[in-house]
Amino acid sequence: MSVDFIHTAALLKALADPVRASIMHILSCGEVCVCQLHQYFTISQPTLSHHLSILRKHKLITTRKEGKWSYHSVNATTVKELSRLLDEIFIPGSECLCHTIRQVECSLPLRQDA
Amino acid sequence: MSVDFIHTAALLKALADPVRASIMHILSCGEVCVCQLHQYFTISQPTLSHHLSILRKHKLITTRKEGKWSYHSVNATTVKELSRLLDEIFIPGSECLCHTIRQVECSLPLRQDA
DNA sequence: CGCACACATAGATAAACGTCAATATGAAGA
DNA sequence: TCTTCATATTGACGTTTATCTATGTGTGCG
Repeated sequence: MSVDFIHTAALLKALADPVRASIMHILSCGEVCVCQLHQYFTISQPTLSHHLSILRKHKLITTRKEGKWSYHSVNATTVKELSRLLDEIFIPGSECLCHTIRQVECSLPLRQDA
Repeated sequence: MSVDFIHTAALLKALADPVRASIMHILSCGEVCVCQLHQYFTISQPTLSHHLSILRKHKLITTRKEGKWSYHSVNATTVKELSRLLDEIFIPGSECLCHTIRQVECSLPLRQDA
């Protein structure tokens, strides 16, 4: 059970950190190199690198290397997928799990008015 | 820094769990009582109760008690706020942090084409 | 009252996470 | 080649998280 949302939860978790959410926000206007991100945050360089690697692992960002520098930018495809996954959670549909759930007997009938 | 996204990250983290995402999905069609949720998942009753309390703490759900039973439903206000917070991350705007970031000197000029 | 049921709370535990200092890698310049 | 700079990797450490068992709380029923 709850298998369907493992991927959704993993992607959300990748974003569910103040530093990583900030990074995504900063990158939303275009690519930025690590050294500039580093100067903005108060965290150490390895910590920032770690956060970037998590975002990269979940394909939320892509990295372009140019000489010594690394430029990071938002991966729009994954961002769109995230949006779709959120709709999957919140927008009720015919395939919703609730239909199975509601057939299970509880001791009281469920109200349908909510 | 990155203070602005602390609340956003906390709300995302509340949702960033397979069980909790599933609960939100099931609740999206209307209120359901705990005993029915419990029969769906393979986790223990205290664990489910714990997940529900996290969702409640972050106002993602509301609880209505009726006799011995607890009925849970989605708090649409918070879901809308979550959507707004995600837009705040991903939709570039004039107040974006990147404008401050980009003024910091890196050793190379930044490209604006990404 | 006394018991059973639905759910919450407390406490313990193992795994995951965020962070840092130290070190490695790899590219550019002297 | 040697050094410096930008970034990644490693390894350690304290905190948080998800889970369980055991227990508490409150409701309804006989």
